[in-house]
Amino acid sequence: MARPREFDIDEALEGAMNVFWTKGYEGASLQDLLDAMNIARGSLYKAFQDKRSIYLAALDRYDRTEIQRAVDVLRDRSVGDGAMRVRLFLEDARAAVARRHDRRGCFLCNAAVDRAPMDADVQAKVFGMMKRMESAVAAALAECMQAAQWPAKRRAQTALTLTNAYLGLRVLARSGSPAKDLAAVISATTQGCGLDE
Amino acid sequence: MARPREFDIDEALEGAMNVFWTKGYEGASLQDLLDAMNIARGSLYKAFQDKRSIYLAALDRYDRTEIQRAVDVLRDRSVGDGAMRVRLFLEDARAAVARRHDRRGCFLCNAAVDRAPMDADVQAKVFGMMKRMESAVAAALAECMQAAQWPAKRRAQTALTLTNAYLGLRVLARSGSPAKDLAAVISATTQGCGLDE
DNA sequence: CGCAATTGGGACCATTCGGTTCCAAACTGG
DNA sequence: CCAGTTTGGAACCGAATGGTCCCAATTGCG
Repeated sequence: MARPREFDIDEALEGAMNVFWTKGYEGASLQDLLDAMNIARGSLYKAFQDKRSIYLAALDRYDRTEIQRAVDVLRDRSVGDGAMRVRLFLEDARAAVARRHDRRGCFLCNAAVDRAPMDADVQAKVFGMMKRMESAVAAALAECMQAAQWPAKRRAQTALTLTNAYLGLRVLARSGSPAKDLAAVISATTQGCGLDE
Repeated sequence: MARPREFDIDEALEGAMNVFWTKGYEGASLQDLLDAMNIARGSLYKAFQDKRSIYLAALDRYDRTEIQRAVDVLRDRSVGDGAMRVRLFLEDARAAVARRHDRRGCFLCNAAVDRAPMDADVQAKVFGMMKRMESAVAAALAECMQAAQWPAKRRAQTALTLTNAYLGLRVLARSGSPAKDLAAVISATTQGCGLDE
């Protein structure tokens, strides 16, 4: 019917996600977003409503891409047994730091700290993602040499502990802890959970 | 020599700390700070230099008060054995939520996420506080029925795991997790670390 | 081809931001 | 009691904020 959009909306969203991921909500100015999205003010406010809804869309995108990747690893039997998959899941936080000094941390975790307290929609999305991760960890534990024979309750508790540890790791990463410190936390955590024997 | 200050500087700092604690750095406007500190713009810029240095001073105050309190509990033999003190240390995160729906989380942890990545001074303070907490946890473990006889390395690892779990807990609290979820994480963590037998 | 629609982008908006300046009022030391 | 200094507070600052509007350019449809 009319002139088609010139930019890829998901590509633009990826740019926005990276800005929010790095700078947080308040720290990201409209100008920052426009630069990263490579579009003009007018186009932005036609494709989205306002800054907040871009943020929400960026969170959704993070869910669809990054969180989904983590969940996939945790559920992928071809990767190894459950313990291996959990280790890999945590390892990802360390690898991001080691690879490229990536100090963005986890967007989910950042959002939990800087927006969830004052935005119910953000909180709901954050909860959803956390629950999804926790379920995936639990699923991995159920397919793990050591944990498979534990009572269900202990597995559930361990899934909770591991998900919680993941959050802590991402906070450490964002605050600038070196990769080796993260490695220490990871091995301490998996050993503590009895996943290394 | 001259007219004395009319406001208590530490009292004002307490107000500023609460604002930053709740809203984060970028989320706290000068006006928010002035309201909470009950002083005028001019007075503020005479007592401090700028917004950033108020934030740094607020972080220091958090260290001197809240962190110190946590460290004191962890080191206070009259509270109970090490395991008990660690449990109380984690329990504090849950209690804050249960008591008054306090969703501020931990200022240290918030700062780690929202300022440490872009401010080296904040990062240094954050690291310092984390290390202090970790040492205190380690000290508690050394005076704990179960952990005292562990090899030193395992105790160090456990201290790391517990400090990391604390960060995760505070993220959960700030994101709005109910107190009972926090309780589940706490008991799962202490049990996982072998502190409950 | 030409109409209708929708784009991208610049101009523009009020508001708020962090920060400075100025000055009468208030206090202290001599 | 007065000289000298520092206060608190209002007025003011330019810059940047998030958001709107308008219009030429571009496209699909009839």
